[in-house]
Amino acid sequence: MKTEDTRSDIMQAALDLIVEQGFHGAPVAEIAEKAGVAAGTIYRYFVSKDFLITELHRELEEKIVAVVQESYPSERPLRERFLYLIRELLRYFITNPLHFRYMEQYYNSPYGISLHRDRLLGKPGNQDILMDIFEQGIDQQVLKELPKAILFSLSFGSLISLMRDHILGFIVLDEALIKQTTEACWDAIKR
Amino acid sequence: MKTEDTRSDIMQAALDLIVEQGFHGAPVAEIAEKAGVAAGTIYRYFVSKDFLITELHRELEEKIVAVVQESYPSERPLRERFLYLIRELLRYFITNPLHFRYMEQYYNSPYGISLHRDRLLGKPGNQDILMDIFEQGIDQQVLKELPKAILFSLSFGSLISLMRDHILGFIVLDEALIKQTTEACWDAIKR
Amino acid sequence: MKTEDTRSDIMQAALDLIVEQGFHGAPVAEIAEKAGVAAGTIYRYFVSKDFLITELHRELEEKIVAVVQESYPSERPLRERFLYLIRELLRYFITNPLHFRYMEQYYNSPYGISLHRDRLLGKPGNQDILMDIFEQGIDQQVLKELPKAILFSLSFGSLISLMRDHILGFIVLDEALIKQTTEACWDAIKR
Amino acid sequence: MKTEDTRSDIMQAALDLIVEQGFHGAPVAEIAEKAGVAAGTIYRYFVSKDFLITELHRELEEKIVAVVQESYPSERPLRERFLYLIRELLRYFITNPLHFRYMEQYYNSPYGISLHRDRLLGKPGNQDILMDIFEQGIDQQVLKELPKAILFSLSFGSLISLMRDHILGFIVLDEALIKQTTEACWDAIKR
DNA sequence: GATGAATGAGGCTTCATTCAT
DNA sequence: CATGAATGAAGCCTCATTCAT
Repeated sequence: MKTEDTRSDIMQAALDLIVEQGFHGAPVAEIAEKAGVAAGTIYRYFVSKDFLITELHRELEEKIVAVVQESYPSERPLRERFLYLIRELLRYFITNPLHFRYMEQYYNSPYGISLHRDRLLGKPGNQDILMDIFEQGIDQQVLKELPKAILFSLSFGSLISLMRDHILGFIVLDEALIKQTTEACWDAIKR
Repeated sequence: MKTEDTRSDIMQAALDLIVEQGFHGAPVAEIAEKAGVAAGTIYRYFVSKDFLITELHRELEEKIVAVVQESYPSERPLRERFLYLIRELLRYFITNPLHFRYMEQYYNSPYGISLHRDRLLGKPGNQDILMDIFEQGIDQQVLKELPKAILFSLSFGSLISLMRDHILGFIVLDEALIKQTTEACWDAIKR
Repeated sequence: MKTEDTRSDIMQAALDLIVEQGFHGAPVAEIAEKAGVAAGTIYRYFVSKDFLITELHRELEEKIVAVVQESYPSERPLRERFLYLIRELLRYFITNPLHFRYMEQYYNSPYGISLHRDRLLGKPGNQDILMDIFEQGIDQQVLKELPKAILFSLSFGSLISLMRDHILGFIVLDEALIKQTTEACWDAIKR
Repeated sequence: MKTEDTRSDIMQAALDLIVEQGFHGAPVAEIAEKAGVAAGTIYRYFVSKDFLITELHRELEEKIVAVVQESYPSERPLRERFLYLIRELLRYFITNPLHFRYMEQYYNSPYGISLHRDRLLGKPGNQDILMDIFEQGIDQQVLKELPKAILFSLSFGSLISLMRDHILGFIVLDEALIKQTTEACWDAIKR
């Protein structure tokens, strides 16, 4: 497990353990052991366990946002852009299920409580992308005339639930299903 | 706070505290204080804190299921039954936000991990009601031809997200919006 | 060691250990062991180790002040009152050497830093008594015309040093010596 | 801060930090940083932190003793010699307040416990000078007929207390006051 | 039945010291 | 010689649980 980058080792170990056992079930000592370092070493990289947890969330989010924004078809029609966003998110999480499960835990914990709305695509960048889509969609009378927050829930709420089920093995999201489900998300918000 | 039913007092205190501060932030001593009993007393009603937490979940679920099943229009058309289910759930949680928040916490914790699928309407009874709707809907070519688990996520995932936003105050679900959103949920799954 | 009063046991154990080994040399675990209780028990009586230390100081000071003020001859001449104060303090500390050593440690530590001047007789009550003596003494041209803080150091600085030497066994302050030394303290400040 | 003499840099950094924050508040890492060296480097000059602390005390004492002994008027009358000693000490500490505060901390700590009597002027050299004064003073019936240790406390105890108050800013010892206070010290011991 | 003082395992964190580079 | 990342013992504190009253 011990690689060259101690900091990454620690974060990976924390990710694994927290996903598996929750924040409580991941004592610093165990994270350290899994990372192949001494407990004290963790404190050379993170001022506290809380900071490690927060940092882990921040970096994951960064990565996700970057992936989703990359090659975002900003010039294409609304529907296409919306489907792109949802599809890429699904793909990202299918590829990185631990990331999904970590984010879920984070938001449903005292840590994430202060984050409220900035969920998932909440980073200003994405938020804007998404809200732009909703705004334009309402303007163009393509989407239902509902508050944007509701449009968000209608589409992304489904996505999150789908991801959870996929990860838990209740369903297997292959490319065909991804296509169908993302379109179903669209159906929920389109006029 | 001290009423005649000590057991209920304890559960209510636990509910309040856990919703407010999470499982970590609800030491047995504090629950006891809030319930107006001594810490030791809790152990006369619940063998352990874990059991109290699990029990609280179980009873809440029971209550929710009972409410939703009551006057369920089993003889009415599919769409109507579906809308009824979602609407009643939304109403229940809007009336009892603590219950919603507790359930959410529970599922996103080591306690709920083993529960996986049986979320929300997961109790056999409801599960069946819901799955019946999906099954018939597919048969009658009213619903999209997708695995039932996916239909579940598409509709109920939205609902959960809506509830969270309502509770956090991002949106206010009045009767008009409830109508529109439940119908949007239907849009997501209908063919 | 275990008596009826757990709180007192803890304070006594802390006093003994801290006097013997300093604040560093008195881990909570050891204090607990010496007091005949579990480590956690200490936290039922004191919110933190720091609080225990501060509280110990506060109570000792209270006791000392009470003893010294009792039967203080407020109607007698200045010199007599001054000698009374110093003599009683010496007697108190000779009888309770641990108290003296604890106070010394306390003042020479981050804990006591904020206390600065309110040393030893610094409690408002005593402070006033002492300062009254100095003030009247200067007025009546009985004492040297120096700032009161200096008169304080000239007399009480000696006293503290004497106490330390007595406790360390370099000298033995019997009644005869107490009389002579308190008078020497007076000589230092009298005109 | 980095000068040519690494060893001195370390001692100076330790002095500053310990005076400011106490022994606890001066981790080796911080001393190293302040000295402009790596933590490990300190161990090339001092076998342990304890040794550094002890050494710092030793060297300060050496310096103080040297200063006080220099131009000591060994041929002048008793009173003059005594006043010289006290005055020079006061001046030294007024000029080097950090040294005073370090010594105070040192003596009131487990480190200094074993040093007992050899306080301040305790180095054999000074000790002798001082004790000579006391001895001769008693012989010549100039000083009170008290144990030498008591004469020491009566005069030097005041001095220490004065220094502390000066450093804490309660009083300002200018030359005039130094003269008066040293004479008051003499009053305390003179017959 | 109820109480709440006591317990002590276990969690987070600090920091003097070592040692490979 | 110097570095500073790594170590891990040891410290403080929390809290679920027990049990004598």
